[in-house]
Amino acid sequence: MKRLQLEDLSKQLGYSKTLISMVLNGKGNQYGISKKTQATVLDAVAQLDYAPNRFARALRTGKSFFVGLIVADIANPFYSKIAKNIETVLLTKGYNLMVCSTDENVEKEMKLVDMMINQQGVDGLIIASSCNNAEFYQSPRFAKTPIVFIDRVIPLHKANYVVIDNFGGSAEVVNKLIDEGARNIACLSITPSYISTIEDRLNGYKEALQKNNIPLDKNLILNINFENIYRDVLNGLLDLAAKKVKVDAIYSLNNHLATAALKAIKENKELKQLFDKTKHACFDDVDLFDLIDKPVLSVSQPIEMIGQNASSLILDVIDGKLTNHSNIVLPTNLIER
Amino acid sequence: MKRLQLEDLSKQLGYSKTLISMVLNGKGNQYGISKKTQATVLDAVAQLDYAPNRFARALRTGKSFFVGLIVADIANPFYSKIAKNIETVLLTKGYNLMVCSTDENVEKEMKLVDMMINQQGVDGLIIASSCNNAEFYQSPRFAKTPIVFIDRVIPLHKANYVVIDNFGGSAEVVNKLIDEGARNIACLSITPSYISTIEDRLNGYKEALQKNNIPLDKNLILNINFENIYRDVLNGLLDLAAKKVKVDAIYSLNNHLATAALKAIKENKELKQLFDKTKHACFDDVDLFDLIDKPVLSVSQPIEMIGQNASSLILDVIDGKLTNHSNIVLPTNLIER
DNA sequence: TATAATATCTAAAACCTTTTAAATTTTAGC
DNA sequence: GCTAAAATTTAAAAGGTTTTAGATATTATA
Repeated sequence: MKRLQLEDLSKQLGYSKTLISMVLNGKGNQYGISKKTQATVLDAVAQLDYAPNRFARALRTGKSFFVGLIVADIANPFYSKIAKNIETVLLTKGYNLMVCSTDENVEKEMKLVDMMINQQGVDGLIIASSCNNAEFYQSPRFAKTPIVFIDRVIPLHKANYVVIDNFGGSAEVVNKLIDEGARNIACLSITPSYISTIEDRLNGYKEALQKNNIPLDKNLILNINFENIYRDVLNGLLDLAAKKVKVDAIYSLNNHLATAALKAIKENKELKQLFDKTKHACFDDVDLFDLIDKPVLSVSQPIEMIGQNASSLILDVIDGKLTNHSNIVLPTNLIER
Repeated sequence: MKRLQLEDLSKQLGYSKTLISMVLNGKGNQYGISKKTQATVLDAVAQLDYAPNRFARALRTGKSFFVGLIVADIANPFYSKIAKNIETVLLTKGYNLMVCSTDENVEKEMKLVDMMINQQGVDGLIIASSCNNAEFYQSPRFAKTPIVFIDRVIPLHKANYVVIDNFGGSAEVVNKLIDEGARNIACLSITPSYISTIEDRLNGYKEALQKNNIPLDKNLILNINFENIYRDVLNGLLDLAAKKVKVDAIYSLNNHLATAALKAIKENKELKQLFDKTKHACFDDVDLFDLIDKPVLSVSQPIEMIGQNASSLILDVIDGKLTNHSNIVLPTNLIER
């Protein structure tokens, strides 16, 4: 059974391919096709389940109706939730989503961007970039394709962003810890730390300390390598214990760090004894915090809104509805337990 | 800066578009292009970063190099992990992944399948179907496009499957509970239960009881609506409590049910008192089980392998390497804590 | 050296739309 | 009833690749 095409419709209906195409694309009035003819065509086509060839159309119009999404890891729930929301918005507008993961590998990111824009012809790209230099994105090769950066900021002024207030949210949660009496707040950070979210959260931490006249103790900041989170967190905490550094709260800059810390403290006897009463705070809120015995103070991110805003924004840019670059900063929400 | 195309290369190199196209597609030898010419072309093109127009190529060849993935919810970590693995395999073969979620809505699923195959022209489709009737997939409209069903079986004999052994894994975990002395095992199931995974797990539960000569007590099977899991689980457990049904283990047929049960028992005083010593088992293993105080007996699914097998399989089918349908059943793994 | 066979290479068609420019039909004006 | 203007409709081009069928150049044969 061969696929139906315009030619077949034309023969069956007795109208030219041109006319049928115009009507199907909703341009009947614009081109002065009589109402009666339009109705005839639409009625007939409705019964034949004709669908235009996407590639022929894309070739002719230069529009693919694809939007690309590039993130560090689509298996990370944070990003997969964003993907879900993007997908939902796109689908209502007839667009489809093409997904790729970079594994935090900058080389791979650049390859993927190049592939999506120059080979696969997406109409727009949404990306949580792991890139620390902006030059790449300023290449004239990418100038024509709309890009929206999400989650992470890169040092590029003229760009569209949808991010959350990492600095503010972080300062807020640390302030809260201090209000509750904590003064020696260990901070679990992550490398590579040039990723803007982590950098901003760390700065928020420092800001809150300063505001409360608490001197910054560098011993309290642990830099965890993202490839060996559990091992590094365990060792880091054991190290603090060995140095007899006083700690009355542990603030993790993301959920992976927090779960690693909780697990380490649960499984290691020495840590369990030492940090049993220690408060926990985490930037990012995950379901499991409701299920464990320790109350975790957390910062919840408006994940859904990132996806919704990013997809609406990219569609607006694609449709040329935006003249200036748009920078959206979403607020976080403190969750007490 | 206009995009480079075959015409430009032809002018610059002094060879025809035909020849260049042949060489770039690795068909130089096949068409008897001299080694020397091939080298010249490849060298020159390497410096010009030419990339063929995907749509022109797809239009001409009928191959899109897209594979579609349809799941209930891409934000569900189970499916997003599968997606990640599929994506990785596809990328090495020059394919891209197009993702859509059905939200367990059969209507939506059918629309998406139709869209992907008839409009968007994917070369193959991987799908975790929520569909309970096979007729739809037997439509001749889909006959040309390779389909691989994952996770869930639909009543369709001639089809490619990559699933896990839900029946066996379920029987195994229930057997283990019984070995440990449990006899009154509550089973948290989910509706719609026509989804094959749930059905098979429930049958595994029944099988294990029968094998151990434990009569099936229908009071112990709670059917939870998937749209209100927490509320239904809470009420279900309270109901058991009210009826004074004896329960010495709670077996959840998926991770959502298990977390809901754990949360309900943690937050509700009556349940907490009653089910404090109750054992927990769950089909599906999630990280949080390592972080809570109760030891959960769980069945881990080889999620990565589902993605890897499904993507390798779909590529084989696309390439015509397979003559028969392939049915892959992956084993589960019991995790004790 | 002329012809046949072989090795290289290329022009043109095909894939299926959308859009431009032009043709045809209808209506209006005298 | 004839011409001009307006209302509909259509033929043909364009988009950029791959592939078929054929052309040209080269080598071998007589």
